[in-house]
Amino acid sequence: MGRQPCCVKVGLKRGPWTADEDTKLINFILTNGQCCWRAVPKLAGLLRCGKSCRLRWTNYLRPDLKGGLLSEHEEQMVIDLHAQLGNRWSKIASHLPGRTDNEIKNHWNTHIKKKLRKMGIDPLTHQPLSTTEQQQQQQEQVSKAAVKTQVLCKIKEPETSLQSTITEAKEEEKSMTTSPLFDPMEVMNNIDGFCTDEVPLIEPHEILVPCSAPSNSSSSFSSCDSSKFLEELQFPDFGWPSDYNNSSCNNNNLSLWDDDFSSWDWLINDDDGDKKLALASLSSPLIQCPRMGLDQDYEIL
DNA sequence: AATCCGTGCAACCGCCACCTG
DNA sequence: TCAGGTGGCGGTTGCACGGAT
Repeated sequence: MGRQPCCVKVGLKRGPWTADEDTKLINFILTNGQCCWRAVPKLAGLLRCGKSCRLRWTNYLRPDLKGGLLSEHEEQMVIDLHAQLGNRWSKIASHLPGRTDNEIKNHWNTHIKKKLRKMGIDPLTHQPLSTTEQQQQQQEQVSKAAVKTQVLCKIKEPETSLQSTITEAKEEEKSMTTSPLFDPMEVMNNIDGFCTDEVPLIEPHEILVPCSAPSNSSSSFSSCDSSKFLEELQFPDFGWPSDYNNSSCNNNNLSLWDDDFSSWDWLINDDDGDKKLALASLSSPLIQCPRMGLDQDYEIL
């Protein structure tokens, strides 16, 4: 007897998510938390399978996602981790806060692979591409020792510089992973010179303003208009990541850390890319945002 | 202006591991 | 121990978009 599919597919919607569906899912998750994905669509009033809901949430709607392109440092981490772990994208993603396995996988396939090939590195083996050619040459031209020596000399150079780069990244990674507790803020401090010491205090009104429900909650924003919808939904000033359905945009205005809704912290970047941080805790009252489905308030730390 | 083509990414599919009864 | 259910993971696909012709 074959396994039952994860969902009854008849009558279920597929394809791109609409803003309306996103709203339902967000509200449901924020209200009820993540549990039993199979039941989520039914309870949230969605004609989707649970798997689809989980993917949409983890890859796109989760507020702690960074969005935008991977930084140089993140790319290097991905390359290094891929060298160690292979295509275990979820493991790789676990080392990069705010990034999803899908995001990293896509970035690897579309950017990093090409980049490495351009650099003469085999993305699969992380060895110089010319090494393979060299081996073939060695097999085919055993007798041409003199020529081979010349080839080896040419190949050795890039390999050395590459390996030193990888070694540096590995050292960096080691120092991060060997710390007893993985601290996302520590990572952020290491990324692009970002330092929490530079974080200005932000007044509550600068982060969140009292939210009112969108005038037309049933209005159906297209997938591409989701950012507008979310701006209206919660964050008139800062909004969700402005690339909320447009990953080519790098202006990340807001992201959250920690899947635990009871302790989410807000991380805010400004438009010029300089990371500025403001942390808010859900634990003490200052600002309300009922549209988030959280009747809790925020305090600027 | 129309068409073609390459690229990037969201979403889907199928498999696997783990859990539970 | 085993079968079924569920969540998670990695590979793949299909579509939207932008640039080239």
